[in-house]
Amino acid sequence: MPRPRTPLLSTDRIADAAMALVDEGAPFGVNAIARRLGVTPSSLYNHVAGRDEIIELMRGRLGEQYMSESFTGTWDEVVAAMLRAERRMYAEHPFLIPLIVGKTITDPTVIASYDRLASALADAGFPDDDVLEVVAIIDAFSIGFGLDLASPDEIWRPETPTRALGRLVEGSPRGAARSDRAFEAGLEMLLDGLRLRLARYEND
Amino acid sequence: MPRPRTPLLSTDRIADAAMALVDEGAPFGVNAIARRLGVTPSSLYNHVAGRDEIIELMRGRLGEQYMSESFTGTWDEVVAAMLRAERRMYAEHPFLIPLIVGKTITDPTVIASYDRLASALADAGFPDDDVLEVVAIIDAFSIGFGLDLASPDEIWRPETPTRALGRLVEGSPRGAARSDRAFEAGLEMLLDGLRLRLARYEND
DNA sequence: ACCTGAACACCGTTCAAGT
DNA sequence: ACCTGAACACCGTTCAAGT
Repeated sequence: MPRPRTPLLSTDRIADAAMALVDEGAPFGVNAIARRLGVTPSSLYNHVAGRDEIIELMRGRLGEQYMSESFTGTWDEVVAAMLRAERRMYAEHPFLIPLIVGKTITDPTVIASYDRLASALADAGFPDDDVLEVVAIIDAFSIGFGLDLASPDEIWRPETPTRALGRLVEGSPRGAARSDRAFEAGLEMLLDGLRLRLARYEND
Repeated sequence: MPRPRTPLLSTDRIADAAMALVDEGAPFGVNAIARRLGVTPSSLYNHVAGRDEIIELMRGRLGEQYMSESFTGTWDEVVAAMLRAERRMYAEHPFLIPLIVGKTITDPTVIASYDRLASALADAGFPDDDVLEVVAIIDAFSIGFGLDLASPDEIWRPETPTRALGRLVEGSPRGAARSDRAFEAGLEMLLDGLRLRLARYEND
């Protein structure tokens, strides 16, 4: 069945299938995507350059879904709103996180949201030389807590006795509940720290 | 050359080759390790259970190298020292980070260091119910900044004009230098936040 | 006990051939 | 323009055979 009149594939349909795979936690790959679409792996290469482009496609799609609002208010409200939006994104699509870490960001929507973050910080009074450092801090924060969501239910498996860890692991809430509390607590610390930092600039 | 009198392999030699591969930033895998050791991939399975065990072997080895000291002092000094040690570990072996994220920790040395962290926090007065939440925050922090080290030199590649991001990316220090400054700034925020949190408990 | 070599079920990607 | 099928160079893992 070569060359059907109406195309079987499109970047959109490929992104759909990829997201479905990722959201199921199924092994991600171009072969699996092709299977799901009832198509040969090589067919995909008529629409995308390869595996990495499919991943970037997903990043872009989620960027549009979660990061497209305007995020108005004071700079710290903007930071908080963006981080919470990103957090929701990661929480609802945790298996995407390991796929995107360490990959250069090119998607325009996602670039735009980093641009708004950088602009908000610059406008707030963070000096140019420091803005990217602060963005890096915010990003490390976000990725770190994102990976906490993607991590297995069992983070530690002590095979030797421990003084405190084993006991605490028993009696503690697991998974999303604990991670959410940690995120909110961490967010508060981060914002406090950033406000303090900004105040120091103004006293110089 | 089957069954040599003196074994060609051992878990140690396998871990050595694996670390060498990782430190070069070369693609990591059992095939590559076997090639480097001048041996057949299947030979490795006489000594390790598979790829994941090799990764855990590396985690353990680095744990012994970087996390084995006693880390004495006040609780916040302990936290700072452990985070800086972990930071050095990640900085000197950045390509390991993507391999270990999201994998359950079983290595006794690494478990022990988390145990000491949890104990230090509990002894300092963090209530049992909150200790693991704080550990999660510290871990998110550490992993987040670790991945910052592992990330490509070019984090963003804007293909459309930006208001601030493009300009800042031009004039900003890249790589380890910026990441180190961000780490230290973030560490300060984290410790301030934790101290504040502890103080709040004591006022209740 | 420890290594080889063949085999298996996968990957991602390229490319000629078909309409 | 868009899909197939064969091919390529890889993976990780298993297992019988050899000493």
